[in-house]
Amino acid sequence: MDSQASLNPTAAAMLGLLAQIGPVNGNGLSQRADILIGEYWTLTRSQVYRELHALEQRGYITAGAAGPRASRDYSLTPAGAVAFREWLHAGPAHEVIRFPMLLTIRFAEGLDPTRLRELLGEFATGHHAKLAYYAQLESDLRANSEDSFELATVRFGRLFAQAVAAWLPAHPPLVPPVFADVDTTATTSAPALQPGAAS
Amino acid sequence: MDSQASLNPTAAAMLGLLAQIGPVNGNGLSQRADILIGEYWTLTRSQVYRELHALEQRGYITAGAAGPRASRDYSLTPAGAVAFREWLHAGPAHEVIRFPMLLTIRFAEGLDPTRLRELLGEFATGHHAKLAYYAQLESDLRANSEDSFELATVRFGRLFAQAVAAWLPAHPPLVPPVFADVDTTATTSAPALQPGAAS
DNA sequence: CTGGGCATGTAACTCGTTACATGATTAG
DNA sequence: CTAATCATGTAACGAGTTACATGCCCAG
Repeated sequence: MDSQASLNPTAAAMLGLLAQIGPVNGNGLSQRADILIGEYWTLTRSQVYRELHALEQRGYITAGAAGPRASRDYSLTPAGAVAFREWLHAGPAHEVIRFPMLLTIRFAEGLDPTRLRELLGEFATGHHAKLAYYAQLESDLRANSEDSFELATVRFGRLFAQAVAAWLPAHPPLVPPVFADVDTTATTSAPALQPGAAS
Repeated sequence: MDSQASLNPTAAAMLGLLAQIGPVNGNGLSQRADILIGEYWTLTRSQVYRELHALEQRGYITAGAAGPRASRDYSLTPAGAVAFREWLHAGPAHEVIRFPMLLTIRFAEGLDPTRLRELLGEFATGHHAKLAYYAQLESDLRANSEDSFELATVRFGRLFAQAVAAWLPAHPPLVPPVFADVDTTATTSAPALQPGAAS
């Protein structure tokens, strides 16, 4: 009937995960999603439940018997697998970029400079932690390397975090001195980002 | 009454823009937003209208007389300026990161390799164009440099695009040969325009 | 056997998108 | 003067978030 409408990325991600991790209930799926794709695709528990219902109605997944609570383990149907492969083949949707930090910077003219430094400091701290995390994850993956696609996504995360780290200290008037000389290529491995035309 | 609830980033951006570009109607604000902050914050026309109404009710903006059509030019009130400054001071919201391309990559195991190369090729083309655009914009800004905060946001965009460009060719099995040796630091020159998108 | 926390699911609301309606403006 | 197109705004829907409800399970 209305099985026409194509998948949204969130639903597709859920199908992809179900394909890889087998029968699981809503809560479990949500947790696994956080771990497995959370770095580039957020997914709240409520969304998961809603999509599970929708996907079941479309026949893309089926639920087993009820477990404790009203919980049920879902698994992919053949139709679901087809729909998922179609989504994959169609290619990724357009990027939607939203960096709240950049909004703040853009209007920072109206912001007390001290406060601005504080905010940038917090941001920098968080980002250096994230960078370290990615670098670690990446070298772990390289060691046990089984999934080269997962590695590609982690590499992306690391490079992105590195770009942010390179951005932070290089805008002198904005940056708190304590961060101004942090080694941005830090964190174990990580070849330096090419400096490009940066100044 | 409920003027307590604090601003969301979209509403705040609109106040910030109104402060800088003075009285303007919904359509005009939408267009200016695309140009001024569109690189890191998207905003559809419909959102603009809804938020304008909401902001007016909260007393953060006022509308002048009706112009052609039901259009009215809005401007910031003192209360609006205060609310905006509070939002600025509170600091940016948490990042929400969503890269559809990485979802596709993550599950690309189930994707025909030829198709994967095609998709990556399109993506690469779009990104190199974007990189060139940022680089151009950045050097223009440096020349006429008046707003150092705007420059900071553009620099961020350029570094980010550069990181993506660095990521693309370095995952050999994924990348189409024709892009494998593109100079990723090339900023001023760029391949054709047009991000050929599929959704 | 009880009460506090956690696992699981639901409901209600806000935000974002898509599709539409209609008054102005201009080309011919 | 009419029709095509643009400018401006609205309505309806889909996706994302926040707050809540309640059964399960374990410490004491």
